Amino acid sequence: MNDKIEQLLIRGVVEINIKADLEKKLRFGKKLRIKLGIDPTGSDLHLGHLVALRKLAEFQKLGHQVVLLFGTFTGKIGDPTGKDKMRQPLTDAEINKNMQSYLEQAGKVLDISKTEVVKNGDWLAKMNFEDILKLAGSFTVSQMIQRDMFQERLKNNRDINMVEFFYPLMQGYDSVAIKADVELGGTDQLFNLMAGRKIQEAYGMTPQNIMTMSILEGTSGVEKMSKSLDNYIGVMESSKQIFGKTMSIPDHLMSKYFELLTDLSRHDIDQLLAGHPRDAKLQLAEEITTMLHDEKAAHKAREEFLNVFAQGGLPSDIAEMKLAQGEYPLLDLVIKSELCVSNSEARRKIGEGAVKIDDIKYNQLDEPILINDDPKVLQVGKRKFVKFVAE
RNA sequence: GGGCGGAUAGCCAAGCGGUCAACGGCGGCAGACUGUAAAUCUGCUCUCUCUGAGUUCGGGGGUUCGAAUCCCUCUCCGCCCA
Repeated sequence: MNDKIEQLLIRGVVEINIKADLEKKLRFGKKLRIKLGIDPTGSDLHLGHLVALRKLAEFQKLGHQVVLLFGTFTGKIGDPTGKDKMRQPLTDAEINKNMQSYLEQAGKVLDISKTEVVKNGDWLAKMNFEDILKLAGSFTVSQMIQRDMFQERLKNNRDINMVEFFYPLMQGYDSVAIKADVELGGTDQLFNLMAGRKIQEAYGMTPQNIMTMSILEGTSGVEKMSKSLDNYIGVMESSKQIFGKTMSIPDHLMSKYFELLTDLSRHDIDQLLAGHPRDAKLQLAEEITTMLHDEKAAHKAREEFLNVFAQGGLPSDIAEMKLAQGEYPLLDLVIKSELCVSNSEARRKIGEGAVKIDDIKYNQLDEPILINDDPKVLQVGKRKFVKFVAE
């Protein structure tokens, strides 16, 4: 089983603090408590979240106790990482709803029945001012502002709210509360994870080991995957969307996606990447779709993709729209189709030559189109379709 | 508490009385090219009943024939002094 431990310590991992220490514990077969925190601020997980969740699942499969921590309290404040604004406070009802949804989604890679699920509101909400002072006492201001994010903001004359200093303190205290042996997070979490070590020590505990995971870039290939940048592949999306979005990632990301999101061995990955990039990407898309749906759905998505994009065929599930028989100016049809966000955009798209009817390009706004018993397929751009049928 | 500076479209950022729907960059969309991409080239990127019109430059009020640009006030932010 040694190779599994090695795999655990290497794959997708950027840094372990302290590696030798963690490896020793693992080799001795000690059952460890592994913490991963999630702020239940939205309701959707994407592939970026799965990187750490998959690592958590790896620990779980080796028999360790996995603890999924929901930041029900910290979620009200927001991690300063990558943000320049504080979060809108969420209501308890929203938080609960998000938690349920997250659990269901995490279940795609994790065995929830064996997972300990906790909320930090259970202890953080009960602390009194004395407790808080004790906690705050474990850090100095200069240690706190060492954090890259704070440095950045100071440099750019941006505000830092006092409350934000408490975020790492609270996250660190969570590790005390749940007696974490190991905490996972993205590389951008390094500071908060280290705070956990420091605070555990201040509370007389053995500091946790921390493991930072590679950050997954989004579909456009430059910035990290995030919902607000709209470059994400959502865990709950349809097999068709997951497949298509995976196919649209830049080639150079394939290796990383394979490593972080599939179980293929390095050897197999290298072999795939040595072949035709398109085939490698098809394989990647199929693996990821299988993980989030099943093999059958993945296979179907692949067929569909090849048909629509490689052969220029039509998707099998075009939305239908009923219209009274008769002639319509092209612009009217495009507006009615709701494939454009505004009428102005509809005009532009026609002018750009992005509009086709039954695969024939038209660029006159007033081009008359006859709607009769023959259904007409309107296409805007590469991937938006509507089928018009006469009533 | 006092002084100074700032708030411009999704983001960054120019403009500082008319020619401003507002330079430029990023991002996004479309077309060409492709392997589905990337890179590259081209066009577009507030709305509408679209060769014209309407609404935008933190909020409100004012000056002016005319304001993103000047004045007053409010809100928010940063810096410096206490």
